[in-house]
Amino acid sequence: MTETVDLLMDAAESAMRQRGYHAVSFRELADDVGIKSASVHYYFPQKEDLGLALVRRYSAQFFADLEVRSARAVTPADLIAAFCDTYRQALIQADKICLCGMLGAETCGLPLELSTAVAEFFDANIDWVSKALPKGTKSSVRRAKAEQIVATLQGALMLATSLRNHKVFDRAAKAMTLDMAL
Amino acid sequence: MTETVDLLMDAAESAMRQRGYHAVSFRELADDVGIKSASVHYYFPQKEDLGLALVRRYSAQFFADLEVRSARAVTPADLIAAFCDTYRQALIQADKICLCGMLGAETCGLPLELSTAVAEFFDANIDWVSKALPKGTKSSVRRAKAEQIVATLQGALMLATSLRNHKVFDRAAKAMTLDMAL
DNA sequence: ACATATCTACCTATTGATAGATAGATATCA
DNA sequence: TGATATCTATCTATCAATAGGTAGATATGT
Repeated sequence: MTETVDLLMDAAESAMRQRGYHAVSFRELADDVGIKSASVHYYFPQKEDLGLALVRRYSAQFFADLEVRSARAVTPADLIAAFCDTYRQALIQADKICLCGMLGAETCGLPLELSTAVAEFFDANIDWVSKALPKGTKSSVRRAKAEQIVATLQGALMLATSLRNHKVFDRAAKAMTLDMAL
Repeated sequence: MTETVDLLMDAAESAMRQRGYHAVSFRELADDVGIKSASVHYYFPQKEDLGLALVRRYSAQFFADLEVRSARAVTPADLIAAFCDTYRQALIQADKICLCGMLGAETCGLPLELSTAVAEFFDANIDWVSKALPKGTKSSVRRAKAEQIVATLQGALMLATSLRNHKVFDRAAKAMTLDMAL
């Protein structure tokens, strides 16, 4: 039996990934779960608390998925492919962009602690990719390439959602990996 | 003397590019311009009308800028560089992401006509880049590469804003063009 | 006199948030 | 064991603030 708090977070993540932080209300989430909006404040005193919990859960889940997908990868090409697949899963399974992609766009309108948590997700993304790239490459180049990869995947999620065509993501990701020639 | 409607659109574009569609109110825009919120409805009966006007103006301005920047470009490399520069300007001059990048992320929470206008901006972006790429390349490959380029630039705007570091955009764009080897 | 632009005043709906109550489970201790 | 106390999860009711939007008066300039 799923706990109320989990149902609330599921509803909130789904809504925020579709419409953004400011377009999600406590009442809507309460209705989704079948409780009153005041009860949502029992779990998340303020909206920012909910946002933080969501980003932390999302980030943990993302890196857990990434570990699974990259477990048997050894070459840089395989590791980057695993990273792209983890992003792809976010789009295909949920038909939504990345939670942090949405909140990252809204950065300037978010409470500071929340936008910081989102930035940390991206830092961790870039770090992971940077370490996956060929060891011989200069670290500043690896960093730039990692930023390029994360940017491309985030942008591709947004673009595919706006154009309502998942293939846009697949083509952009494929074109990127072909260019990279790892 | 700048017209009220232009001041309103400037304030609205700035606010929406920072915080998103739903975090912008008529009252706030009215205050910025020094009129009452009811008067905003004189120019934009509904919020959707404002959003549409903003996207149309933004798109027109973007392609006008792009024409200027690409006027003397002939090689694919120069044309793509002009495209990247036009994106870069959006970030550097205004310290904000692209209006359509923000609204594209919020697609599922927007009135249909508005999300359609945003998608048309991206279609036009992809078309332009596709035509700028080397003529010899197969058109399906050009399309995929164009989607990759637009995705990378949009993602890089978001990433640089979230990480509060413009150099992230520059490095990602540079890494992309180096990979492309046009 | 007319069109343009802005105002005052208001409406209804919704927002995030709080106060205080309650029923039932759980822990503590004589 | 039984009484007392505390905790968990929810409720009802309400708040001040803000949202988008409207009607109708008023000013301004041709």
